[in-house]
Amino acid sequence: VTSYHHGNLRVALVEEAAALARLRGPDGVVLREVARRAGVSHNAAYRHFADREALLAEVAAVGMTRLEAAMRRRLDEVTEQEPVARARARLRATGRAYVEFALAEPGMFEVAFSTSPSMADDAVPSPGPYGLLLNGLDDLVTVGALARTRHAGAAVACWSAVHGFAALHLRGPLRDSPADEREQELEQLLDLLDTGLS
Amino acid sequence: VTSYHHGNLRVALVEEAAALARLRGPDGVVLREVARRAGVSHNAAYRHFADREALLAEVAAVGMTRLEAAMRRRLDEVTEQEPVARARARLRATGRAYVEFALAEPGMFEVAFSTSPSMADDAVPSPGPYGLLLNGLDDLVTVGALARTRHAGAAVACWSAVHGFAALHLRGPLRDSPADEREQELEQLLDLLDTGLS
DNA sequence: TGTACATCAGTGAACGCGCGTTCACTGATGTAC
DNA sequence: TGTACATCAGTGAACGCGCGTTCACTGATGTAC
Repeated sequence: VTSYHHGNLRVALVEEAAALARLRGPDGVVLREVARRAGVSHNAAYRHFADREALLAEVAAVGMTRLEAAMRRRLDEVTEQEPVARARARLRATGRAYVEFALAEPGMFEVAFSTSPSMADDAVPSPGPYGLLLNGLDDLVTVGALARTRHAGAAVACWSAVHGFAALHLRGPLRDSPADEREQELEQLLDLLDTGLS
Repeated sequence: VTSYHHGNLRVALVEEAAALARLRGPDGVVLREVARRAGVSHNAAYRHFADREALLAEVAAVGMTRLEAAMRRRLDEVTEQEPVARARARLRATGRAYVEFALAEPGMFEVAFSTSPSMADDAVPSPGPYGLLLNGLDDLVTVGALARTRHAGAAVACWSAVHGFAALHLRGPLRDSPADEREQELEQLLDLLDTGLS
């Protein structure tokens, strides 16, 4: 399509912006560059987004969706049948997927959390990554492996642990730790959460 | 001192930069502004620092020192005498101090980790915040409350948990969660680590 | 004690950067009649 | 089916931003003799 009117520019812009996010992180999502890649003048974007911030927010949503998808993929790989073991395995898969996504897609991960909406604003979206974690903990409660009263605290604790692990290894002081060490430490982190919950 | 030569400019620049870091975070440490505040032309700084990055690194070190001091303060408040309970209480104090510092001094905390040296570069500094955590875990081992083999993994796990908690509440999706909720969740996080370790 | 001179620590003007955003515009589209 | 015109989606030039950094310089300091 080489007409004057692009026809699908909004979608194209988000796609190009996401590609940039993936490659270079939040600061890499440069409005002029996005437009360039979409083959359009640098301010055509203003027809579709109020400003750069609005575009970035859209990309953040894409990032969240991809993270969620990665988590779902891992969840589906759990074959364990015994209910308690299954619930625990699924929670573990959730955490592992979170960290692996962050390390495999650092740009996307950072963008997803750079402009991410405050949890206080809109309850739980769609359900999103956090929703999946809550589901996992629900299952643990259902199966009798977690006291209902500890549900909320457990959610924040688990999230903190995997998020921190990702942050320290992504840009933090542990960024140079070798892959095998990292893997071992991730296992131990998940172990600690697992035993800490029961 | 109003002479042509400042006499103590390097120190003054680091102080002003630290003040800016405290107020406005990493991006707030603007070379020209730092010089302005020190009452000096904007490129006098180049006599003392190779570039902005070098100045920022110095400020990051200051931040680490302050974090460490905050942790030590909390450690000294632990009065428990029974060895096992004492070791556990001290570890908990360490974690709590980490999070409280991050939330009380977001700018400093962010700067400290924005340019922080990779752990791989120089073993353990001075001993620094991470060193204090390692000490705490050492004590737990000494006292028989933690298997020596789990020491390394426990360190990364604890650090991840408190770091993630701080990150999520600082700029992340939990940034708007009310103080009392936050406090409860922090307690539960520390509980989880405590039980997870033993 | 004085003087010459190397060295150090500051100054002020200038550059280039690439961006986000705004302005006034023009080409394309679709609907009313 | 044709035409008029409002509306929509794009264009291209321009602005201002404030910075980090470099350049050639000048004022102050201290040491050798």
